[in-house]
Amino acid sequence: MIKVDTDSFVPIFEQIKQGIKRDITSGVLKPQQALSSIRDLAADLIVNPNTVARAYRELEMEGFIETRQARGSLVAGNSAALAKQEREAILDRIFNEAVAEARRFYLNDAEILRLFERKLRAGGGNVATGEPKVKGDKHE
Amino acid sequence: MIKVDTDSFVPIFEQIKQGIKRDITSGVLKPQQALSSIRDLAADLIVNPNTVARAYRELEMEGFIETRQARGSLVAGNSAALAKQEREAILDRIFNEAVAEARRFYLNDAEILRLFERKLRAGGGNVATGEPKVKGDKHE
Amino acid sequence: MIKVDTDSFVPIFEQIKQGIKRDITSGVLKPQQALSSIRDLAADLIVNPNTVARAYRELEMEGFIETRQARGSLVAGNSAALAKQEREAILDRIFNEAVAEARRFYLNDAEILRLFERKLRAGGGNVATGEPKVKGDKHE
Amino acid sequence: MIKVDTDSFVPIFEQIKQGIKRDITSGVLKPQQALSSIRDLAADLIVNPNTVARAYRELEMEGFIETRQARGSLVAGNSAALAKQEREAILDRIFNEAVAEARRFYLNDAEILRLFERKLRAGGGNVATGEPKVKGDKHE
DNA sequence: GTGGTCTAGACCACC
DNA sequence: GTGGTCTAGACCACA
Repeated sequence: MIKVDTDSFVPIFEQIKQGIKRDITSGVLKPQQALSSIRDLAADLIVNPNTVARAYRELEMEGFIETRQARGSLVAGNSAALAKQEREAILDRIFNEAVAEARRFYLNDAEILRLFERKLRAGGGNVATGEPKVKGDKHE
Repeated sequence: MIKVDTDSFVPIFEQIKQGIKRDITSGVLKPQQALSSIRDLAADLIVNPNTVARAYRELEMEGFIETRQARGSLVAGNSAALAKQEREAILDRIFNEAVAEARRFYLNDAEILRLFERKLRAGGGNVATGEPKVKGDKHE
Repeated sequence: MIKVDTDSFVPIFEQIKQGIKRDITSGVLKPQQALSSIRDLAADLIVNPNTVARAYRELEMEGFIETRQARGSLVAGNSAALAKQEREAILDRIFNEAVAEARRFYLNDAEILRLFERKLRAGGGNVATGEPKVKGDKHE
Repeated sequence: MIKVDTDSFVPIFEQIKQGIKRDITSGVLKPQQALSSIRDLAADLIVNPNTVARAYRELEMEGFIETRQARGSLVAGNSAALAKQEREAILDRIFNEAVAEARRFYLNDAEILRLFERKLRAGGGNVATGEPKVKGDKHE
């Protein structure tokens, strides 16, 4: 389920791209599986169809999806390799950022690990909950 | 040392704000310490002075810095309280995001922790290195 | 043998029209000769029958073919005159484009001729080979 | 000088892309040279700015141009390599098509060469003149 | 002034 | 119904 945050600096079309990429990389969307039609997804997200169209177009250019005239779009058959790459890139990036941020505060590795572990056990990042964004605090 | 990424979706003035906030919260900049002049920082970052001016203006509105005519800007005396808040908010957010992202890939807590630990030991988050951003693949 | 390129900007029905015109002008299809049935050709090209039907309809309007109820379509008896026209138009156009394109790169006539000759001897234009189209780099 | 043909099957944004690529590959536009602003070019071509913007955006994604916020776009510094590739790809494609078309009419190599040579000497493809498009005869 | 994104709404090609 | 392109016009971020 893709969520659009209009307060984010990240353009809507990019959020949609990332959302679909994530669903592909995480296996929610499987190769050859049909995607929502542009119009449907636009209606879902309460967003202009052109915006979704741009996301789809760029995803196709990057090889994640295929689209056939008048028959909609589907996950690319060879998306598996890309998915693996993407998945590693995402995890690498996000973990790296977390460590970098913590190091900036002069925490040593043990402290960082302890904090992270506590967060993890506390159920942090629960997908069901989502991350409660603070309005007006646009970090990404 | 602030770094500006012109390929990021985050506006430059916001990147500068975050950079200065980080330096304050991490203690690199201490209360009453003078900040670079607007034009110096602009020259440093190869950025328009207006952009730096906007960052400073907003930081002042948020209480992080103070600006005195002819004396330039300096870190607010009462920045300590803000810094603590900010520091916790940043760590909470970034760790939460990391966990959330990992959970999206259906990793269980043990796996997440193992990956994070490996990253940490591998020297992850080295600010000097950074991640070479690929244009058109912007994540924040 | 008609080939359909779904990545081309040229609509499929137009590609089919051009393919049949080419077969008529080149003599592969002779006056009064029967064409494939709409549904056969559609099955062959893995294309919607409506698309083939449209190509046939327009070819009939342009006088290249005739359609008789229940007897299917056949090459028009008077297609010879049209074929000659068409053939010259095609050659003129394609050679003109080739020369124009080469001139745009400031090649002089001798160089152009040399390049063309090399291509010719190298077996250029082998229809079987074709040029592997790259999606998103569509030239026609 | 880019020309837009609204009767072509090739989308306007693609015609603009090709026109700029051609100017880069032919040396009319040199590395680091500034391009027309989106709005100016749009006014020139009597086309919507969004259409030009899309052309520029894709050219940037392909590495032909660079664009800096609020400072316009310029030919990429490393466009030379791309230009060479592109130039060869264009010539290869166009010559190949010409030969293929001629072969379809069962002309042998000598005949093809003779026709091509005649066209060349007759001043075919004169860039100054342009190619007189036949209205409604959409071939590309 | 620049480019970037988004919306709203139209028309087309194809199934 | 599908996606694709285009227009018109708005607003924002940045120089």
